[in-house]
Amino acid sequence: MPELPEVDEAARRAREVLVGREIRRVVVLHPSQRRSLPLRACRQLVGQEVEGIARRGKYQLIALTSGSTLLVHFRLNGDWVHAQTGEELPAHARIVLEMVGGDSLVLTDSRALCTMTLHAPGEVLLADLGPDAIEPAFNAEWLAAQVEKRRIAIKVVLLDQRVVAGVGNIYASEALWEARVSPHAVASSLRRARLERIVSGIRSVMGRAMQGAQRYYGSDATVPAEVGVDEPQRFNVYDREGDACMRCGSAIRREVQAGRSTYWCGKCQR
DNA sequence: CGTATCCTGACC
DNA sequence: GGTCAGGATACG
Repeated sequence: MPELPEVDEAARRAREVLVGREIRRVVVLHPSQRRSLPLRACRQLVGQEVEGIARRGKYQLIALTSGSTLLVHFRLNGDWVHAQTGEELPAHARIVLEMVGGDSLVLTDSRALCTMTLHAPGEVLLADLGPDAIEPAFNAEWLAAQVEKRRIAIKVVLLDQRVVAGVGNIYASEALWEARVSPHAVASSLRRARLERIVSGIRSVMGRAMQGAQRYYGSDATVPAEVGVDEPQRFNVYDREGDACMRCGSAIRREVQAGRSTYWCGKCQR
């Protein structure tokens, strides 16, 4: 599940392929992807050069020389794959950005729910998006102001991209475990000390997932063969219903909040 | 505020 | 062969 750390890493790979290069052709392979990227937009993309790629939350903003922006969201399963000239397209290839030179950056997405939209120069994008989860602007002061009037569960608040950009369902559970705060705690009732812990929890969870070198943690965790285990220890609570809490040994619980699975330890998260 | 919707792979 | 997850958005 691409959240901020995974999107950041993907944007880095996309940068290496696209920046300074000209788009030769755009091919949409799945009909549902045309909703966000119609033929008209594909035509406008041809001949444009990529100036740079920025990330805000889980969005990637591909800046083009014309001043327009290609806005990409991976949703649940999106990823970039660099396909060489003449090479067979990867599984679940949905949109192909073919560059002058012949190689392509391919959007892969098994569920075809990704969005890729083209925006005119000067158009204000993502105006409602909150501060990035890993930026200093996301801090306890900001969070306190956001939770003030919200009498809903803190976990649901953390998934609101207007409050903090880049936190998804997995890392919201993980961060609250780190902070020892119950996902069911009413947001407006949380006081400063606990908000500080939540902010730290989000930062540390995101930070750990972003360290690409040794991924023992994160939604795309891999373990080097020499470690000698089959499965990486991915998460502390997520997807661990019934397993022992890594901190206190109590059984991890699961419940659905706002339509999404929440995992937590009922003993050490209050 | 909650719920349906998009979509398909993974699971029973 | 049916159910379900899940981010963002559109609804009631």
